[in-house]
Amino acid sequence: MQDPDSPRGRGAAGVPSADAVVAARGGLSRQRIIDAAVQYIDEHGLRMLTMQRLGAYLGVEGMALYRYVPGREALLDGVVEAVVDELFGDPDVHLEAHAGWVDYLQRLAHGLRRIALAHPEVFPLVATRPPAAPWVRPPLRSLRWIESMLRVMTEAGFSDENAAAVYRAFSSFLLGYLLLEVSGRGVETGPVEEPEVAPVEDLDDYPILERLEPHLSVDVAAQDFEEALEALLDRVALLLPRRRRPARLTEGK
Amino acid sequence: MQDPDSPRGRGAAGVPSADAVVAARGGLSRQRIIDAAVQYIDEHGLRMLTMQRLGAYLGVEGMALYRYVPGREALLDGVVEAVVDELFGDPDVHLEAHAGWVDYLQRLAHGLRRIALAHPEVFPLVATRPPAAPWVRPPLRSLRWIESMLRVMTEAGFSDENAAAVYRAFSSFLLGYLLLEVSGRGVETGPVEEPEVAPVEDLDDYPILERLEPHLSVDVAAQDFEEALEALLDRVALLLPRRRRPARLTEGK
DNA sequence: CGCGAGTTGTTTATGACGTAAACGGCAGGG
DNA sequence: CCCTGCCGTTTACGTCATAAACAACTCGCG
Repeated sequence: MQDPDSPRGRGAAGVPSADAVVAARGGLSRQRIIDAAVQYIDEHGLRMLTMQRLGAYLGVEGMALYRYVPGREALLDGVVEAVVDELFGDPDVHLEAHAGWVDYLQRLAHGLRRIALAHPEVFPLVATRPPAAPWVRPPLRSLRWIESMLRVMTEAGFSDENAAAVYRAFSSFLLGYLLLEVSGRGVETGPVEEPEVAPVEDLDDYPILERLEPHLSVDVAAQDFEEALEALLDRVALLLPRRRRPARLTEGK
Repeated sequence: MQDPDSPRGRGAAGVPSADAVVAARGGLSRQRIIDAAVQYIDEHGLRMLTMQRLGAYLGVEGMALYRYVPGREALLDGVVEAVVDELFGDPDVHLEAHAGWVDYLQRLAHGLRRIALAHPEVFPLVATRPPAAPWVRPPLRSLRWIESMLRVMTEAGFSDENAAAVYRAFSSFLLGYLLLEVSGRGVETGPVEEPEVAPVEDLDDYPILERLEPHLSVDVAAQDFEEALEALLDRVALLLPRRRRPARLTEGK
C-alpha cells in the first residue's frame, strides 16, 4: 500500500517478476496482448485467464491491458479472431491456389482442423461467442472465410442457392465436428491437473458399453473425420450439374 | 449488515422477496435446486446464474445451497445431467418401443434436438463440460444413452465395430450440429438485451456474401437438419449386411 | 535548454462473485 | 426439559473485472 520501494510509472517493476514468462521487451500493444492471451490459454486453459494474470504474464500490471483492450470480452473476441485468421497465414492451406472446389474444401477442412487441434482450449470460444454476422446461419466468425468459400463454389458452377446450402452444410459439419473433437481433449480442466484418473466408473450396469469399450476409446478421430468429410463432399457433388462433377473424389491429400 | 429486522434461522425471510419467483414451498433439496437452476438459466442465461441469485430465486440465501450441492461446478454438472435425462422422460421419444434402428435413431435425434432448442442456454454446457466417461469418444454425457444406442444397433445386426463407428458418427453429428444451431440463437447475450441491432457491417468488401445473404439468413435450420440426418442414416445403412438393410429410409417422421 | 501535453503503466477503490466457517433457532428423542 | 443434530443465515476472505486517480517517462515546440 505505501511501499516506498515500489517504483511507480513506466519503468515499472524493475526486474520483471520471474513469472513473467513473456518478458516485456518493448511496450504493449493490442496485438501483443492478444497473442499472449492465445498462448496463455493454450498453456493454462481458458478459465485461468484473468486480466491480472495475463498482465503478469506480460510483465505488467493487469490494468495496463485496459489501455489497449476495452475489456475482457473484447479481448476474447480478439483471441477468437486471431486464431481464426491463422488459417490465412497457413502455407499448407493457401486457399487461393486450389485445384477445384473439392481440393479447396479439403484444404479448408484440414487447415481448420489443424488450428482446432493446435488451440483446443481456444476453439470452444469460436462457437460460443456471438458471431460477427448474426444473421448468417450457421455463424462462422470470419466474413473472409464465408466470402472466399462462396466465391469458389459459385465459380465452380454451383447456383447461388446451392452454394449457400453447401456453405451451411459444410460449416455446420466442420465447426460442429471439430468443436466436439476438441472438447474431448483436456479442455476445461480445473487448476489441478486431472485430480481424478478416471476411476473407471462402475460399468457393470452398461454391459454393451463395456464390451465395445475398445472400439470407442481408440482414438480414431482423424479417421472418422476423413470419412465424414468424404461423405459430405460426395453429397455436395450431387448438387452440381452432372457434367461439371468431378469424377472421383477420393484422391488428393 | 446489522439489520435488526432481518430474521435469523430456519424460518428465514418471512415474506420471500418478490424476486423469489419460485416460492420456497417446503425445504430445499438437491433436485429442487437443480431444477430451479435449469429454469433460471432458461430464463436469464447461463452467465446470470450465480449462487446468490439462484438462492434468491428459491427464496433463500445463496449459501444455503451449499448444504445440498458441493459447489457451483457440481451444480452445473447436475444441470447438464438433468437436461440430458429429460430425453428419457419424453413420451414422444420412448426409445424403448421403436420400429427398427432407423426409427430409433430418428427419435433420438429429434428428441435431442427438441431438448436443445428447449434449453438453448444450457446446451453448450453439455459439450463444454468434462464428460462422465472421458475415454469414450466422442464424449456423450449419459452412459445410459450410449448403452441404449449400442444395444439397439448390435441387435439390429451391426457388428461391434460398426456399432461403435455408428455411435461415433451419429453422436458427433448430433451434438455438433445442435450445439452450433443453438449457439446461433440468443445465447451468451450479456445482461443487456442485444445492445446492438446488427449495424449491418459494411458488407461492401464481401460482394458474394451480400448477394447470397437471403439464402443464408433464411432460417432453414430444421430443413438442413433433416437432410443431414437422412444423409447420415443412408451412410450408416451401408454398414449393414445387404440383406438386413431397410429398403427406403425416407418415410415416417 | 526547458516546459507542457500526451502516453503508458501503476495504485487505489468498488462491487460482485465463490466459498469456508461460525452462528442461531427449530425439532424431536431422551 | 434439555441435548443434539439439522438447516438456513451471517460473517469473512480472497479473487475477479473495472473505473478513476496518479506518477513517470517521451516528445515537440519555444
